[in-house]
Amino acid sequence: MKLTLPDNSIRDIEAGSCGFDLAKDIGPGLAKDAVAIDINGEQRDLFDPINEDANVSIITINSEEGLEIMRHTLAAQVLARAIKTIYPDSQLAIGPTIKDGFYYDFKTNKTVSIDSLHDIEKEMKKIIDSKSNITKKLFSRKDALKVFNDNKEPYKKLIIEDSDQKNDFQLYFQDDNQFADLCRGPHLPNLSFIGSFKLTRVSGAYWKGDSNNEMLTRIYGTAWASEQELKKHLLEVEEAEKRDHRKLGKEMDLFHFQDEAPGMVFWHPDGWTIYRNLRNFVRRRLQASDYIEVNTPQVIDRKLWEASGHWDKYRENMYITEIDEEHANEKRVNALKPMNCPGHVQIYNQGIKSYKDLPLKYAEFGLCHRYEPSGTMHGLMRVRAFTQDDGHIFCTEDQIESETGLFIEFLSSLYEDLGFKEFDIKLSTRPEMRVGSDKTWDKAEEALEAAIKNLGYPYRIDEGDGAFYGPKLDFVLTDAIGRDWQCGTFQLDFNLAERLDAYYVGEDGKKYNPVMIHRAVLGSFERFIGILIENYSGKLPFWLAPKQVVIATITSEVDDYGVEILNKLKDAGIRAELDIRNEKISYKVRDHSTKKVPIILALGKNEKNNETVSIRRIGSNDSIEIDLKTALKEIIQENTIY
RNA sequence: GCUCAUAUAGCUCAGCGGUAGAGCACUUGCUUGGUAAGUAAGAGGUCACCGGUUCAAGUCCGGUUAUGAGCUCCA
Repeated sequence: MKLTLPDNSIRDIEAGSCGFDLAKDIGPGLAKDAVAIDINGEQRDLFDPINEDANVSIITINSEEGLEIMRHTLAAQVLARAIKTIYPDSQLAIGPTIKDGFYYDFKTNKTVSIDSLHDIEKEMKKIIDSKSNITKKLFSRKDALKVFNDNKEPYKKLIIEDSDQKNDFQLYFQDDNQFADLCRGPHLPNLSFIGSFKLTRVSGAYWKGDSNNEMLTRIYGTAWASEQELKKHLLEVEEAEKRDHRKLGKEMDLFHFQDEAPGMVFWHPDGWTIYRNLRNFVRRRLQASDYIEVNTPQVIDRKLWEASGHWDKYRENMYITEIDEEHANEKRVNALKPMNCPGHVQIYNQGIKSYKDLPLKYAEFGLCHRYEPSGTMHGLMRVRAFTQDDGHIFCTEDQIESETGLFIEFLSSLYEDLGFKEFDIKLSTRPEMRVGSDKTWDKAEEALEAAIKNLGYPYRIDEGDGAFYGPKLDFVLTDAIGRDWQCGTFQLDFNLAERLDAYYVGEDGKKYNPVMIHRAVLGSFERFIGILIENYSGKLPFWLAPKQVVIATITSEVDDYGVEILNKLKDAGIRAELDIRNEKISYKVRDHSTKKVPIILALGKNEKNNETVSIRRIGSNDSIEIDLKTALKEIIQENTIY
C-alpha cells in the first residue's frame, strides 16, 4: 500500500503495517520519538494496523499533538489508575485534556481535599516509573459492558450504552496490572514518554455537566514535556495571580466588599475616581453619538415587570421589596430593577412618537440589582449590584442595519481608546426560555444576521444563547495576557415594545411598534474596571489613574517648592498629591510605586535651586531631572481626555 | 444553587485543647535622608456568628454567614 507523508513523498509499505513500522522505515530517530499516527486527519494509536493507502503523519512526543496525547494518557491511564489504587471504592467517569493540562472526574465516598493531591501525585509517579507499555484490545458492545459490569464502573457502562457505536470499543491496558479503561484514544505506547506534571486543584463537577445530575469529584492537573516547561507555566500562573483585581484593589485601596452586602461594591475614594473618569469618558462619547441620557427609578411595581415579561422569565434573579408600613393603605410588591429597558419604554411612551423621531437613543448609567447565585460571585467581575452603560435604540426595521454599523464603530473606538485593539463578535440565537412567537424570532434573527453580514464583520454563531426577548451580538475583547472578556452587547428586540404598548406613527398615519435595540459597550462599570485593572496590572493609563502625580520631597527644606508645584498641577486639572512625610525618598518611591502612581516628582535642594523636578514614571527605574516648565507642559499634554 | 477548602490585629499570615503572636501598616521620639522599606518605643484582637463537647475551646464537633477554587448559571 502507498502512504503519503506530509511532504507529499510516498512510502510503499506492506499492508497491515503500523505507524511504528513506518516511523522505523523513515528513521530510527523518528521511531524513538513516535507516539501516535495521524491517518487521513484522524489520530490513531501507533500500533494500529494500516490496511489501505492513506495520507499519514507520524505524531512525535515533541509536537503539540504529542503533548496533548501525553496529557490524555496521564489523565486516563495514570491519574485514573492512581485514583483506583488510593480510593478502591471509586468509580471512574471521564478524563479529557484541557488547556495546559487535564482533569479526571470520578465518584467516591471519601472526601478528596487539596491535601490528598500529594499522595495521588506520589502514586502517579510510582505508576509512571513502571514504564509500562500501554496496549489496546477491541471489544464488542456486549463484552465491553461485561468488563465494566465486572469492574463495577457504572459510568463507563453509561458511556457505552449512550454511544451510537456498535462494536470495536477500545479498552486500554497496562502490561503489569488489572487496570482497564474505555477510551477513544490514542494513547502513548509507553508510560516512559510522560513528562512533568502537577495536580493543581480538586473540585466538584456534575456528571455530564448537568446540574440535575449527581456531583462527582474532579481533579485538575497540568502537564508539560519537561520540568522547565512545567516551571515556566507555574510561574505564568503566579504572574497572572499578581494582577488579580481583588488583590490590586486592596493594595491600591480602591474598593472592598463586606458580609452585609454580598456582591455589592464599597468604592473607596481612589476606586470611585477611576469609576468617575470612565463614566465621564463614556458619557462624552454617548453625547457625541446622538444618545440622550435619562434616568429611571430603582424600585418599580411588579405590574410593570409582569407586563415586560421579567416577572415570568426573570423572577429568580430579582430582588423583591414589599411596602407594608403601618399606615400604608395598600400593600405593593416592587422589584429592584434588574434591567433598565422597561423604564426607558415608559419615557418613550410619554407623548406620541412619529417615524421622524426615530432612531431615538436613550442612554442610562443604570444601577441594576440581580440576585446572582452565591457561588458565582467574583470580585468586581460578577456582582449583584452594578451599573450598566446601558442604552436603548428605538428604530424602524429599515434602520437596523445602519444602527448596527454605527454601534460597532462606536464600540470599537471606545475599546481602542481604553487599550483593547482586538475583539470578536458572536451572534447568539433564540434560547429555550423566551418571549415572543417563533415568527417574530425568525424575523429578528434574520434581520440581525443580515445586518452583520452586509457590514462585512467576521462573526461566529452561538446557538441558543440569545436574550429572552431577542437575538444579540456579543463583543468579546482580548486582554494583555490573552484572556477573553465578553463586554459589549447589541440585542435586537421585536417583543418588548409591543408588550409595553410602545408605538410610533408611520408615514401612512398608522401605528407601528418600534424595534428596540438594547446595547452596552462596557457591560458593567464594575466588571470593566476589574478588567482594566487586570489588563494593566493596576498601572492604568494616565487619564484613568486615580492619583496621577505625587510630588515627593527629599528634605523638608523644599516643602514650599512642593506646594507651589502642587498648586500648578491642580490648577491644570491634574490629580496630584504632595508627600511631605518625614520619610526617606526611597520609602516614598516604594510606597507610591506599589500604589501604581504613574508619575512621581522628587524634589530636593537641587531641584528647588534650579527650578527643576526629578520625574520618575511607573515601570521605569530611572528618574530624569528636567525643567519645571517643561515637566508641567509634558504632564498636562499627557492628560489627554478621550 | 452544588463540591471541596478557608475565616485570628488595618494588611499578609503563624498558633490548632490550658485565657493571643510575627512582619508590614498606624501613633510618638530620634533622624532632613537623593529614587522600591532609616531607627526606637507605643498602641492595636469578644480569634466571622450561633450552638454543642470539655474542668478548660481560635484550637474539637454541628449549624449559619461570607470568601476562595471549580461545577452549573450569567436572561
